[in-house]
Amino acid sequence: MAKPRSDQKREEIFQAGLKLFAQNGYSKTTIKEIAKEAGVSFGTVFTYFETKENLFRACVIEPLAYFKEHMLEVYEGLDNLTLPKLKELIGNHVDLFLEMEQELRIIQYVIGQPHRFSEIEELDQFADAFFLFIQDIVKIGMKKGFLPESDPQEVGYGYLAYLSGIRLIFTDHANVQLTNAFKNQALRLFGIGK
Amino acid sequence: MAKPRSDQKREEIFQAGLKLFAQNGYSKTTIKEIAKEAGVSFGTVFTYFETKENLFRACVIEPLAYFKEHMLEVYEGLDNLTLPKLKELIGNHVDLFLEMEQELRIIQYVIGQPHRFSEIEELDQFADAFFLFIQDIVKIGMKKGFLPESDPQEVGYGYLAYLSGIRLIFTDHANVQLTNAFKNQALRLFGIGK
Amino acid sequence: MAKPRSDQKREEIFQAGLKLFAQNGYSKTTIKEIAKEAGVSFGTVFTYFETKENLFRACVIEPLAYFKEHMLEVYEGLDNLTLPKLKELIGNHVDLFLEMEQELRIIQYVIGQPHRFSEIEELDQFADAFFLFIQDIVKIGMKKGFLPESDPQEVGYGYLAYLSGIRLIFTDHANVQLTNAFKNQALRLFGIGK
Amino acid sequence: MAKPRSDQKREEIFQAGLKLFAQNGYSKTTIKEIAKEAGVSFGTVFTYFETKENLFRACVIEPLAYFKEHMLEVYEGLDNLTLPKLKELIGNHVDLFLEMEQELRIIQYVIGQPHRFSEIEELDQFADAFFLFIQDIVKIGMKKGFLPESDPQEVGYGYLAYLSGIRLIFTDHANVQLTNAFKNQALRLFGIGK
DNA sequence: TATGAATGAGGATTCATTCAT
DNA sequence: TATGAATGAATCCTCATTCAT
Repeated sequence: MAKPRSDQKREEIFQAGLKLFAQNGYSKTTIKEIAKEAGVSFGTVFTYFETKENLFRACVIEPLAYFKEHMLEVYEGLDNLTLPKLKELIGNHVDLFLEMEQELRIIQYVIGQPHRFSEIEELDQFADAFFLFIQDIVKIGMKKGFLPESDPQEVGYGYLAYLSGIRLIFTDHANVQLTNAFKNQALRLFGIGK
Repeated sequence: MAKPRSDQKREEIFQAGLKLFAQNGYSKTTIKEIAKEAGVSFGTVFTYFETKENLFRACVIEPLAYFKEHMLEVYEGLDNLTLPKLKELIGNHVDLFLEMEQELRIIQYVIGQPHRFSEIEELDQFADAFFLFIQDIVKIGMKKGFLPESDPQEVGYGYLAYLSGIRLIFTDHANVQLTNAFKNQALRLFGIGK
Repeated sequence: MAKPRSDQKREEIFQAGLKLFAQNGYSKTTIKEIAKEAGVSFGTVFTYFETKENLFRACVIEPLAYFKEHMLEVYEGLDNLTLPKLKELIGNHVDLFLEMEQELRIIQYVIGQPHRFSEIEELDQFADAFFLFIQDIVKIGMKKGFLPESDPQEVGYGYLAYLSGIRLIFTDHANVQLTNAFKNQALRLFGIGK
Repeated sequence: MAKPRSDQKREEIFQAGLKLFAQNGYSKTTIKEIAKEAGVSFGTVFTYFETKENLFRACVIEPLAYFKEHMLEVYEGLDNLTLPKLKELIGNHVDLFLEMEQELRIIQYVIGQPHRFSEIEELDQFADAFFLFIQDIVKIGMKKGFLPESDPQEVGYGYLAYLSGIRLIFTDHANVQLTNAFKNQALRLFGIGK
């Protein structure tokens, strides 16, 4: 059986797609390049992904699952939220957005061309869920008194935009100083200082 | 909007390119489509823009000039900045980002693929200039006392990311409520409330 | 205007398609070969025929129109049919089948793979019409007394099969002797001798 | 039907090839489809037939052997031919042509593209032999007086064309009525009625 | 012997660009 | 200057064949 090798090859092709789609966009990326980057032959790409579009789709959808899991995660439930936990959560969000460079670049590519990619629907669903999640946090924070008076919707919109933007702007890999800057500014969107 | 232009055909082709490049990206947009959208014949596009790439370049660079002008603009100079004027400036920034949908979509397309487009340099220069501009504002605001203690760099980074993000996230045309939300959250990044 | 040239080019491509599809079948014929045979460049084929399939379709359908016209033609109407006129008609049929070598070869290719080509419907319609036409002739011939007692349906089936077969069997260009042989045998299917 | 064959897998692959080549032609038929139809794995096809072309060749040549045997067969020798025996022979011919649908479809595919398949030579040899066989029959029939004055060559050509045509025209399975029609018309080519 | 993953040559099609009118 | 036919490079995808298991 050649199956154990298969899974590895699929992953290599997937990673190559992730890298090149992120770097050059969908149309400019060729299967030939992906094959070369993955260290496989041209035809092998089609063994694992029926079409170029399917590979791209996978590069959008599969990271999204990981993303969902980590963005909406609060230890011990929302009801036990405290200010330190919120700060940690925000820190994790910023880290995640700065880490997942390629995946987010592809997602932005899709968002930027909503007419063109049907995957946009899954992205919208995620954005909606995240938006509600943030609103809940703001409400709880206000109720518990560790967040100032705020409009939960406004914070939700603003925070989502902000996170999206930090990945957009900086093309080089993030450094510690920058990361801290982003975390501090994120806190301000919730009305809290350092 | 951009430059005053005697030749109307050039402008129509330019606008068609702006629209379609924003909608579908560089590679997916064809000259034929642009010609159709502009209401000119196929070959005429090449009369006004030597190559497809040149047209795209124009769609990136020309709006940037307008953009620079309006983003870095403070009436009566930075030294006379006051809190109301800052609020107005921030309001203008948000409005501008929400208005210039197509232009910013193209710019984001370029930013998202820095290896691919040399225009990125001009964009970087603009980002740098804007970044410094915001830092200066923060410094003056703190000195004059209408801004709280802040790290000017952090505010600069955060604000730029934030503005970029608000254009990225919302694909439909902005409404008043959303606009206000974005403006209010922008103030928070400067450490000031409503 | 380049239109006058256009029509000629289209015809050249069409003829090249006719020849090569007839010679090698649909799949084995490449656009490259057609272009070469037509003396045009590769891309020009697509200027005149959107796809390879469209070109093939044209090679099936367009000759069929000519074919219909000449196969179902009786001067002065069926009611005035006489034995000499019938003999002439049969002679014309045989001539037509022997002349239209390429066109019929393509039609046979389609008939041989009815699941594959939707054009088969038009062919079936023609076959039906021709079948009825022959039956009418037999009925009139019997009524007028210049044809012996026959089953019109049987003659129709047999004659249609026969005509189809004479094109199938002989790959080289027909000679006079062969042509006469086929005409004489065709008469026998109607129950009449030389 | 063809040869007795010890290896059942070979036979299944062969039959699958026969069916699919007949249905879709050479190029459109894939090894994968043949494997699926035969119920074997992809690679197994190559165990029994070195190449796709070899399998196709087998699908042309092997039925031809059976065909030869049954088409040229006269019980008790040509010298003892009588009218009833001739009628029986013609009936057998028609039956055989109507029965061997797939095999004949492939053969017609080859005949239709003589430049493309070298197997055409074997087919030509068979056609020549059959042609002579029919001529001999006509000569004997005339000598013995049960056939009218005819040109043996003409009958040979016509009869061969006719048989070929009956297979070509009717795509659905033959019924009794149609079969009888074809047999009756075949007799007419020999100058004899029902 | 049976399998099916890997390979890459070959083909249809797209589309930027050229250029004759 | 405006047009759109002509060109062919570039790309996705198919599929026969090979070969390791």
